[in-house]
Amino acid sequence: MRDAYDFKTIEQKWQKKWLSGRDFEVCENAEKQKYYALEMLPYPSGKLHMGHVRNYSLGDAVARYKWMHGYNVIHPIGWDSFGLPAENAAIRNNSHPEKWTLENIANMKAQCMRLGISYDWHREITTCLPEYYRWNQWFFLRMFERGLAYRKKGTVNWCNKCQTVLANEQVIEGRCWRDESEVEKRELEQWYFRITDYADALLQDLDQLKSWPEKVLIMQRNWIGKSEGARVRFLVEGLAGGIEVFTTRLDTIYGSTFLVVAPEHPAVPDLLRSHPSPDQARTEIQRYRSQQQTIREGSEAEKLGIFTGAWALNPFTQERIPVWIANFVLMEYGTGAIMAVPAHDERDYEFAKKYGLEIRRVIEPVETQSADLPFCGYGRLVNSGQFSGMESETALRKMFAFIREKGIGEQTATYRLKDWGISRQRYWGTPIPIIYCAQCGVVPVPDDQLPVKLPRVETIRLGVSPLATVPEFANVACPRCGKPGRREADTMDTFVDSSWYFYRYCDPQNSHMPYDPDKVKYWFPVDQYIGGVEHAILHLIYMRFFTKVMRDLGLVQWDEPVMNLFTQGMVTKDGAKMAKSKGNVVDPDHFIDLFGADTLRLFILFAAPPEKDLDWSESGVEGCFRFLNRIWRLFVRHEESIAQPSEKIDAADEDQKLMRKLHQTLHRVGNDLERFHMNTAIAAVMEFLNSLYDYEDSAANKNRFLLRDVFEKMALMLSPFAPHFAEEMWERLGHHGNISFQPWPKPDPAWLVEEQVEIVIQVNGRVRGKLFVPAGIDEQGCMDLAMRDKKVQGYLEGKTVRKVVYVQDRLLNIVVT
RNA sequence: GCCGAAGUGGCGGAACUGGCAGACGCACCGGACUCAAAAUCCGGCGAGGUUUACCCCUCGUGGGGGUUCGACUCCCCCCUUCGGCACCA
Repeated sequence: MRDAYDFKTIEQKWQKKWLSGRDFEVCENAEKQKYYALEMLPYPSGKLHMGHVRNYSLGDAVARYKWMHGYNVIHPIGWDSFGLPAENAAIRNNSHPEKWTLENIANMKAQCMRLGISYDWHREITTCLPEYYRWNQWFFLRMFERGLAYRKKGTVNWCNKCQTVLANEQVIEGRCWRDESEVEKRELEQWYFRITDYADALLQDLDQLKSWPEKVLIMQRNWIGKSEGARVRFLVEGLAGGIEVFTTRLDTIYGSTFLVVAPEHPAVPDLLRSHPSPDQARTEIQRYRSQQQTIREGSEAEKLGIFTGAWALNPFTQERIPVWIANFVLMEYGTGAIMAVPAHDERDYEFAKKYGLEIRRVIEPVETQSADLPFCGYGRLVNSGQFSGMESETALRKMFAFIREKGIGEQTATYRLKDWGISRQRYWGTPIPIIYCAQCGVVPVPDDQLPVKLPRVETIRLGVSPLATVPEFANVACPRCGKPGRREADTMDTFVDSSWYFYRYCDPQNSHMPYDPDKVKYWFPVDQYIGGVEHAILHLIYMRFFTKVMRDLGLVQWDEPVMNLFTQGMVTKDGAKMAKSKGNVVDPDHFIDLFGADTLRLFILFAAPPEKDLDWSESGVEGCFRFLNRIWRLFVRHEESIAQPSEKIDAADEDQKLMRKLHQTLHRVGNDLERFHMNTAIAAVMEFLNSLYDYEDSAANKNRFLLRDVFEKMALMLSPFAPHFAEEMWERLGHHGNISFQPWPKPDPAWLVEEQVEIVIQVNGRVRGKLFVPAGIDEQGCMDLAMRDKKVQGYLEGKTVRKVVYVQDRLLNIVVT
């Protein structure tokens, strides 16, 4: 068994070499074209799972492939190490989150090493360390100075299980993104980032992201949710200032027969003054407000409302219309008030029917004859005063002008996107660098006092912000007046950490600045970002926002940080997401022990196209192991005779055939890699190996010169997928130096040209024969050859040829009747 | 409800621009080697029909229609699955 494929020894050997040789550590080099290969930084949850393996195998294939094309590749990794699981684990084990986190990092780092990923370890970052998070605080202060970080009291999403506030992006269908428990609404004073200032920019610049998956662009577009329309003020009897509504259908305003405000609307107390029994009304409204979010939102919920007793004036018709309060109007969207047009809106229609309110048609459909209400499309205006007879499009333009002239409203857009609430009432996060002073108010911590270090809290209790329980931390002198002040006890959302980490990789040890701008300028933008599609909204919108803020602060010169995004599919088990709680987590270590990292990496890339979900099944892993073994056996058989370069030997027919196949394979593998088709790239190498075995069987005399070439190129082709294996072969072929820095083998075009091609002969579109013809033969020549074929003749007998379709080197279709 | 993606052998999947459907791998079946087994190497492997030796024919990419000499691929309708948004005014 001397020559068996000993993956354990091979993999350890090369991992050690790469590390001690600092092979993958890079620095700026103006001479060379840079390439930034980035994978989403992992949360150190304990162990790598198959999703990580997939992510890093993809990233490594890209990085190594680019190296081989001469790029100066930066390929970093780090740890997104603040967050709740660490804190929860610490509470459970009565220990400290830092201990849990750093142990996990050590563990997962060792696993990354065992996978042999080409990371530049000297750029490793750990976001829970003060050297990193001080820059979160620094960015926060810059944003505070610009009014982009602000404090306000408002309705927040509260997760009872996590005992903290969540951002809108972290609430999925009314449930916490982490533990899926129901989210409550609470009134709290919180810190926000003014991401809505960038709503338009975030939307517009999606057009720059040409190589992002369409799916992600659509999801972001939906999330930002721009609707264009107008704000219009309705006068209300006895209410100063009236009520402002937002509508996308100003063209329907003549049909607005009542007004509806949200139960939370600030005008509600005033509106109720003319109500006959205000107490009863208040009880009813309270009922709407306390309806849980998931019940209240959702079109299947019953629409409930009451008449306030107040009357408003439709500014176009000058009619008195009643003002209602109803559960289906949301305070968070638009102005929290709507002009109801029951004839042309389904919700308003349903509501009007239920409460017997007037339904007045003001739009006639142009194309259809249907007279059914509600009619929600655009059409021609009727019963609309001076605007009657116009089509919606024209009417809208004129009506926008009208409200502007009369000073009763303006054309605007409303966004679904809300400001990003970043306060978290938890311990394991970046302290917000703010001090509250009775005299000076909200005072930022001066830059020279950064970082505000996270104090040690021995026992974390839930229900209060843990930092408030540490007197040495909480009690602090006001930096402005020196009198006793109180530190902000909330910490930042962990998504702040991951919003700019890829800048820090460019200059990870800088203690004066978040990074040296020259270094960032060299490496940016990110050329290829790879990660799970689950971040399509959360992380990928926050990170875009951060870059835009940084641009406006003069810290970077571009609008977007990432040029190309690749979203990999999930790795599932029996169709379900792998999770510790489900007990269906598959441990990569097991497979590394059994077959080696190269086999595991090869398999996870081979098993499915990378963008598709992959349901994990071990059958097939062995196939990849067999594949490597098959190469190995053949290689060992010839090793001695090909270990040194030899004289060129004239190529026999078999040799030529193999040579052609080799270059075709090089061509395919290169193409597939460019398109992220790792699975077919690997399949192409497998196919080539089969041809090599055929050669082994058929060739009487093995061509040493050719075989050496073949094994060299196979090693090079395999190196992005199975780098240890490739390195070992490369070395045994007498080469020195990391194989990932060798030039990628380009196919020789001369070998890609076939002399003979097999073309298909069709009669009336059905395959009736195959023919070897000289490549590039013209239609007539091909037709002559085809006519000589007995079978084809049989099909043509007694028929008239109507038409001949000829596709060179592909097929000949004879149409007969 | 709206938007998007996908449906191909027993299984994972191939077929980029319309041109031999099922590459490659798994599983399975047969042969060689072996006392035997494993491993390995060679071969077979969509369904049906006819001969039953090759050959040949028909059907076949969720269902139905269309465009075309020719459709897994393009167009229309429907079904199913997955993902996103959702009383958004």
